[in-house]
Amino acid sequence: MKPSRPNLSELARHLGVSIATVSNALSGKGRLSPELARRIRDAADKLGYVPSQAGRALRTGRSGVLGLVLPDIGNPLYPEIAQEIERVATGAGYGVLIANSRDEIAAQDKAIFQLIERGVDGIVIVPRRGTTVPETRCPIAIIDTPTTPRNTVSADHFAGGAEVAGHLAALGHGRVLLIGDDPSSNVQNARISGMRSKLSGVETETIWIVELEARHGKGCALGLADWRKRGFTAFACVSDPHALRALTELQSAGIAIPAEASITGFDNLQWSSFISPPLTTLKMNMPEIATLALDALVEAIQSRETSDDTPSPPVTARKAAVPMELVIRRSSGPAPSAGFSQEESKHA
Amino acid sequence: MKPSRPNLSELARHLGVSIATVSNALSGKGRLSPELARRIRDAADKLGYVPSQAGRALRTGRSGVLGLVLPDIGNPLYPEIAQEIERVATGAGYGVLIANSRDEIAAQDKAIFQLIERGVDGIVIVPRRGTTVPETRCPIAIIDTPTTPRNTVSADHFAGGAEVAGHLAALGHGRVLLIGDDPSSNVQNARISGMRSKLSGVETETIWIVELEARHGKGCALGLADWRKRGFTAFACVSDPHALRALTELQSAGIAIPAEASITGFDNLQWSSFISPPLTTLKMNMPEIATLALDALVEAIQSRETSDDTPSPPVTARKAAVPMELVIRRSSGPAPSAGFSQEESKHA
DNA sequence: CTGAAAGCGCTTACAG
DNA sequence: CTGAAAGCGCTTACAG
Repeated sequence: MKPSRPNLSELARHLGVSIATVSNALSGKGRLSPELARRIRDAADKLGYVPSQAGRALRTGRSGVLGLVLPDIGNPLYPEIAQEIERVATGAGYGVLIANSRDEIAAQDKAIFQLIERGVDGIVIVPRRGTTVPETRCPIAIIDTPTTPRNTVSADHFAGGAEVAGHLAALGHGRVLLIGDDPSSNVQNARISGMRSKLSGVETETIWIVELEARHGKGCALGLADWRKRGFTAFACVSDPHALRALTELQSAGIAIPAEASITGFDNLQWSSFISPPLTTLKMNMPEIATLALDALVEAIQSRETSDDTPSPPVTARKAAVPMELVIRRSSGPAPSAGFSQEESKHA
Repeated sequence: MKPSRPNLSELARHLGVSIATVSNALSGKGRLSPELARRIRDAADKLGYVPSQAGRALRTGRSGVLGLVLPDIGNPLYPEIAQEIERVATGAGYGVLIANSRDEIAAQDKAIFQLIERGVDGIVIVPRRGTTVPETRCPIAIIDTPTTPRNTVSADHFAGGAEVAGHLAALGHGRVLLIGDDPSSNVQNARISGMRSKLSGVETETIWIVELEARHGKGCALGLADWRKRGFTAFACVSDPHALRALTELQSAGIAIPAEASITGFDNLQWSSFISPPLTTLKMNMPEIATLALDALVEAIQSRETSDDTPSPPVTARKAAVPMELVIRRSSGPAPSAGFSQEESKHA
C-alpha cells in the first residue's frame, strides 16, 4: 500500500523543498547549493526515484526513443547490426524500438509510420532491396550502400569486393565464378562490381541464385561441379551462407577445398571460422557503422528544434563508406596449376 | 509554418466541438451520435491527426511498450524470436523495445532495469544460460525450458531430443555421439536428456565443445573422424551451427554424409535446407511460442491494475511446452551395416 | 539560491 | 448526446 515509487512531488514533499528544485538538482540544470543538490540526489537514490518517461516526453516533446527497421530475417547479419545499434543508442541515452519490414515491400513504409506514431525521435533503417525510403519529417539514417540515394553510412562493399578479388587473382585463379543471390540488391551489386573491378585479366562469369531457383526450385543444386570441370577454380560469393552452400555442394561432389577449388564469402558470420575448412570472408566494421549512423542521426534530431512541416534533410555522416576487413582462412588457396586437378599443382 | 500535425484540441476547435467529444469519438468510448462520430473521424484522418503517445501514457499510466531481452548474439535463432515477438506484439497494439544482455552476466539485470526505467508495461526475456531472472513489479514472461523456474513457455526441447534420437535409432545406428556446446545451458541439457531418453539400447557418448575448446583453443577440430573409426555412425548435435561444424569436418576428412555417417541438428536455421546434404533438424514453432508468451504477458499486465509494491507473480501461459517438428532431410540415413564402410551396406 | 505557476496532450469521471 | 474541468509527471521561464 506504500507509494510503490515516488514521483517528483512526493520526493519534494519528503524533502521539504519545491518540486522545481528537485527537478533542477536531478538534471543539474538550475544553479543550486551543492549540499542541497547532493541531499536531493541521495534521497532520490534511497527512495528509488525513477523519472517518468511519459511526463518528460510530454513536456519536452522528445521520447528518447529511436526506431530500427530491418528487412525480414533471412540475412543472419541483422542481429549484429541490431546489437551494435542498440549498444550505441543506449550509450547515447536512447531506447530502440524495433520494427520489421516483413516480406511485402509496402510493409517497410508501414513500419516507418508505425514507429513515427509511437513517437520515435529518429529512425535507423536498413532498406529492403528494391525499395525507396519515404521522406518524412522524422530524421531517418539509411544504412545500405555508399551509392544509394540519401544513404547515411555503410560498409564499403565495392572496395571489399575488390579486395577478395585481388586476393583470388594473386593466388593465380584464371577463371572465377561470381555467385550472387538477387540482382536487385544494392549491396550485392556493389560487392559484385567491386570483385569484377579487380578481375579484368581473368575470365569471369556471374550466376544469381534466385534466377536458378526460379527455374529449378528452391534449394536446387548450383551445378558447381560442372563449372569446376570447365576450369573455374574460384567461387566468390556475395555472402557467407551462399559460400556455405557452394562449399558443401563441392565437398559433397568430392572436390577438395581449397586444393581443387577456392571459396570466399562475405560478412564473417559466427560459424564461418568453425567450419572445415574455415571460410575466407570479409568482415564489416559494425561498431563503427553503428556509431557513425547514430552520431549523424542524433545530430539531425538535435538540429531539428523547429517543428515546421518540411521533410527532414538527408542524414549525412562524417564518413559514408567504412572499409571492410579481408579475413583470409583456409577455404581459399593457390589455384591448381592445370586448372583441372589439384594434385598436379601440389606435386609440381 | 502551418501546424504540422494537429493535436486533440486543434482538432476540436476546427470541428467546433469539445476536446472530450473528439477523444470519445476516436476511442469509441463515450456514446455519441453516429454522424458526429463519423464526422470527427473523417476530419482526424484528413488532417492527419496522430495521438500523442506521451500524453496518453502520462494519463493512462501505460506506455504500450514491451521490452525484449535477448542474450548476446551468437545464437542465430534470436532473430526469429525477435521477429515473432515483434509481429505478435504489434498485432496486440504494443511496441517492442530491445535490450541486450551482452557478454557479462550482470548485463541481464541491467538491461531489465533499463527497460523498466523506460516505462515498459512488461518484458519478454530469453535468459542467458546460468542466470536467474530477478523478481520485479513489472511482469516478465520467460522463454527458456519447461523446467526452468518461473518459465512461461518454450519449445519442448526434451521431446524434440527424444524425437531425433528415435529417428536415429530407427535407422539402425548403434553408436551415437551427442554433441553439445555448453553444459550450463538449460536448453542444451534438455535436448541432450531428451536424446538420451530414446537411446537406452544404443551406445552413447557426449562431448561438449566448450570443454574441447578450453583445452585446444577456439575452433579446434572435434576429432570426429576418430569417433567414426570407433564405430560411431551418428552425430546428434544440439543446434544447427554445431551440426554444420560436424558435417564439414567429416566431409573434409573424406567421410560421406549420409552414406558413412548421419548428422542431425536443431533449430532449422535458414541455411540448413540449402547445404549439401540438407540437414535433418528440429524446428521450433516460434509463432506459437511468441503468441503464448505474449498472451500470457498481456493478461498479466491487465490484471495488474493495482500499483502496489509486491513483485509480479510468475507469468504463466496456457501451455508451457510447444512441440518441435522433426524435419528429416538427407543428412541422416540408414546406419552403414558393418559400421565401418558404407559401401558394404549399399552392396549388401 | 529557491519556489510558484504554466502547460505539454491526453482520458475520465461528472455535470448538464 | 455533449462539454467543462481535473490531473497524469515533468521542465522551464520567471519572479522573488
